[in-house]
Amino acid sequence: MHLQPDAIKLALMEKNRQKKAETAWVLLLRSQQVLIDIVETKLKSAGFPPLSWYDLLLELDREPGRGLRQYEIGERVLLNKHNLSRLIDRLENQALVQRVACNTDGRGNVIKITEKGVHMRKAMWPIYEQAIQEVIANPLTVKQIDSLTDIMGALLNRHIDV
Amino acid sequence: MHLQPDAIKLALMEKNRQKKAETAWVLLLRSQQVLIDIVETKLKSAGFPPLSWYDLLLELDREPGRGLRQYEIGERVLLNKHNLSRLIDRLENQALVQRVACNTDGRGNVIKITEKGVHMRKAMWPIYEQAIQEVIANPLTVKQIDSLTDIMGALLNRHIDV
DNA sequence: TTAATTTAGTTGCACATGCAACAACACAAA
DNA sequence: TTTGTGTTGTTGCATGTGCAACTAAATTAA
Repeated sequence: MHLQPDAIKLALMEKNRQKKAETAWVLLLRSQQVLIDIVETKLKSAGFPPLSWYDLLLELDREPGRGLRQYEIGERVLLNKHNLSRLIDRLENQALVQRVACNTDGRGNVIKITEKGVHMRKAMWPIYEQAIQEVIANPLTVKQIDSLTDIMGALLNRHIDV
Repeated sequence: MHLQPDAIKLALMEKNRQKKAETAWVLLLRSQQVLIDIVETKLKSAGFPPLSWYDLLLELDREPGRGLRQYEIGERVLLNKHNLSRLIDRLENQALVQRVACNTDGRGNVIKITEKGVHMRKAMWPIYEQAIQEVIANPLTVKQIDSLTDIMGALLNRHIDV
């Protein structure tokens, strides 16, 4: 079997591309572990609950009076219903959110953020904001930050079908 | 209080930089969830153990006869000792690794990969490789891949003190 | 209408993870 | 030597997460 020079060249380029992708993947894995861990640690040592709680509170805070159905939250927070159900349990135990029976669908309930929940989110934000500054804003140039956004967008678009 | 124009401009730039960092952070968080989930799912549906097992096997496979102390593995895999201890339990239960008493340090043991472990890693690789291709190599240009590597390196260097 | 199917959410069980306490050893100082 | 201190690794307990089975209500079809 005899490959044309162009075909050989192309094959080599593809192999090289894959090699580079593997390097990038390993670094991506590691940095995600490290950065998330840093942020979680900062929240915890300030006496706050974990990131997942903030995520949930933020989504609810964006829908002032209305609240959100559980499945709506699930779509935004990328959490499957089993875990979401129990995450809400925890927040409800702390009176940060409230389950209200849904009057248009007898199966479900509407989740609403409480006053306490609003305060909690507000209180967490400065710590969270500072953590983001430390892990993203400080180590990177503006150009790199923009580039990171682009790349993550490209990675996500491929796999999120809305 | 009167700010000089340059000072104002600088403050605005910094605020903008932070805003961009926050956007990038959210996307990074999401992509972590989505991409890892895709890779894990691919491994699982091919009947293989999770990524963390692969990581461990890979590190051990790189030290042919010698094996590694647990704390050495911990440094490379970014896993705290508690969890590492139990991860090794699981792999040992499957006869993929083996704990051998360390003859230079009575406290510890040396972890060695078994033949079965070597085979397992080899068997997992094609699936893993293909998954990386799908989540990184395919959606990105070579330029983007290089850029991703750079950025992740910059993020990590900041926080890993070796 | 009744019956079959889908969807929303919860629960039981198994497993994974973080934290703190612990046992066993190494190392250094007195 | 003994004593104290740090290191390596394990274990108990509480919490978090994935999977499958389940309830109950909505939806569709007959």
